[in-house]
Amino acid sequence: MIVAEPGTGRLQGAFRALGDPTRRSILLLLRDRDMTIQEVSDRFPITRAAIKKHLDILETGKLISVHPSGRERVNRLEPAALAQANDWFDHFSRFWDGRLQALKTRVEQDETEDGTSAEPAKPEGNTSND
Amino acid sequence: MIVAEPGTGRLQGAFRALGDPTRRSILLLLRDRDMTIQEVSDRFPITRAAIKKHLDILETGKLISVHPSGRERVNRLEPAALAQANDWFDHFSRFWDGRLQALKTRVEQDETEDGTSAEPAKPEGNTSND
DNA sequence: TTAATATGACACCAAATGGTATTATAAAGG
DNA sequence: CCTTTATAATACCATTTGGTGTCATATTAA
Repeated sequence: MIVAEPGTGRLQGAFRALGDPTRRSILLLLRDRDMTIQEVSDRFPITRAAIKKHLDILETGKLISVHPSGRERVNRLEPAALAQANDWFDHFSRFWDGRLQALKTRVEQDETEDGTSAEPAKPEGNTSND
Repeated sequence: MIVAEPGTGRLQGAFRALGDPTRRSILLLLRDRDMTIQEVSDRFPITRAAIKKHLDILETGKLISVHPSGRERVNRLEPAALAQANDWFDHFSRFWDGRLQALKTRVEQDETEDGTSAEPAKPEGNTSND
C-alpha cells in the first residue's frame, strides 16, 4: 500500500502555500515589485513575525526567492512554481475531455472578492488589491 | 484597515480544498467516474470517516457535488469551482506580463510525482494515479 | 423479521497552523 | 560610539486539521 512520504513534494509545497489567503495576497503584492519583509508587513494588519512565517512558507514552496541585501531581505516572486501549480489544472483537464476549459469563467472578480482574512491595507484607498 | 471575514470566500474554499494532497487525489479519482464514499475510501489507506471529512471539505469548496441515492451518497466532480481556481492563475499572470505563461512547463509528471501522504491503493497495480 | 451495508454524528487526539510577544544580532547612520 | 532599523529566533497560545474509534440510523437483501 503505497503511502510514500508526506507533503514534501514540489507541487504540494506550492498548493499548500496557495491555500492561505494572506499568502495569495502577498503574491499579488510582489507582482508589482520586490519587497523587504518590512515593506510587505507594512501592508497587512498582522505582525511582521507572522508575515515572516508566511514568507518562509512561500519560499519553501518556491513561490518566492529571497535575496539578502545588507541587513534587508528582498523577497522576489518566482513564476516557475506558480506555473507548475497551474499545470496541475491543465493536466487535470487534459484527461477529462475539456470540461474544465469549457467552463473557464471570464475573470470578473479577483482575489479580493474572496474577502478572506488579512488584506493589504496601505496601498492607497485601494480596496481591490490585485 | 480592511480585514473582512475570514476564509469564507468562494476562491478560498477551492484553494483550501486543493491544499491537501489526499483531496487532490480524490479529485483525480472522481474524474473517471462518480463514486460513493465507500468506493473512494476503499482506494485509500485511511478510514472511511477521514475520507468523509475530506469529501465534506471538497463539497464546501464546491469542487464536488453530492447526490444521495438510497442509502448511498454519490460524489460527483464539479468543474466550475476548479475552473475558478484555475482562473486565479490566469488573472495573476494577465497583469504580470506573461512571465507565467512563458514558463508553463510541459506536464511531464502528474500529481503522483508529488508522492504525498495517502495515495489510492486498490486501482490495479497502478502506481501513477491520474 | 433479521442481518448486512452505507452513511452520519460524535468525542477524542496529536500535530500543524496562524498568530502573538520578547529577546538577540547585524547593519546603517548620526 | 550610540542609536535606530531590519531581521532572526524562540517560546508560547488558541484553533484548525487530519486522523482515529464508537455508536446510531436508514436502506437493502435474505
